[in-house]
Amino acid sequence: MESRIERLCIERRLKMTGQRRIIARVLSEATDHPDVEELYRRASALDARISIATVYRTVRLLEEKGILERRDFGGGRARYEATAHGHHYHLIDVDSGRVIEFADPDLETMLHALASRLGFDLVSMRLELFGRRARVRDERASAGDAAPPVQAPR
Amino acid sequence: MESRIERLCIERRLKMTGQRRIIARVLSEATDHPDVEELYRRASALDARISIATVYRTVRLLEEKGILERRDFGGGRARYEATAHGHHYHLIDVDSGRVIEFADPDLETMLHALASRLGFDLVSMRLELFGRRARVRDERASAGDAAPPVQAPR
DNA sequence: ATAGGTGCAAAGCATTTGCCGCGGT
DNA sequence: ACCGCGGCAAATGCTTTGCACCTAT
Repeated sequence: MESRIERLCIERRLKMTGQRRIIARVLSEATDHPDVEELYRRASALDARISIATVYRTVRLLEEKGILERRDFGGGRARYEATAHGHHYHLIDVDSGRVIEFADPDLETMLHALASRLGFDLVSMRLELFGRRARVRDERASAGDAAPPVQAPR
Repeated sequence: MESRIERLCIERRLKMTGQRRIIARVLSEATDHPDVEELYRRASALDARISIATVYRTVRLLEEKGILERRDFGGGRARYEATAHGHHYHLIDVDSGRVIEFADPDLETMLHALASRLGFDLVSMRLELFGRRARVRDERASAGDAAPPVQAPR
């Protein structure tokens, strides 16, 4: 009954209002990386008396509390996902906008080594790969991550 | 007399106005990663009759032409640098805001391999490391392959 | 009871754009 | 001469905030 994220909120003693409960549920059920407007849409479908300002405020709060992570895949809007247990990275399909998650311990190691070679302790990083499906056999991308195609940085 | 970037503009047959010449010069002389406001400040110092809208338009044009690259180091404003010959990445010192550039062919290789393992051709990527100066014990005096052009804190 | 949350609309920021006179080529 | 450019201010698009009311604890 209680969503995973609601539980996390309670642990951190956040006041659980109706709106937050809804938003927590939407977030808990998301398997993609929705932006605020999309979260607002989904939350509104469950309970119409939520304003987008509240979504912004909630998402910000949860990020500060470490429950959510903000992503920037280009396109000017922040996108969110629940903090995962393992580190992972994102590859964005530039044609479909779809986001593929992947982990790679070797990469992790390499980046830490790299930073330390430069005289730094790695605090955090931002890594996004932009790719195009390698020629396989015509395969239509069906809206995995409801997002328009993305323009990759040069 | 003619700045490096002005030359590139001429090669691409861009109309060289007084404003563009100034902006091209500012960009040619920059060794850091200025944002638009900073570019505007520097350009204004050379010639006061430049508007910030022109800086935005020019920077955008030059990016489309492949002469400039847009970066996002967080903080909400885009930052720019002249397109370099070799690929390089950025490490941001979280305490000072300083940006350290570095190259790493192994990393390059690894990322391409990674994408292709996922079934994608790597089109581009975004990678920024955020680090804190390490408390050193075994100082391998001034990091091996790093190019240390640096920029002022925000 | 009361600290903090919410809705609404207005404000903020970085960036873009419409209009129109001006300046390269 | 022509087409594109630059200045200005207004418009955008995402996000934050001030204010007055409301609600979990």
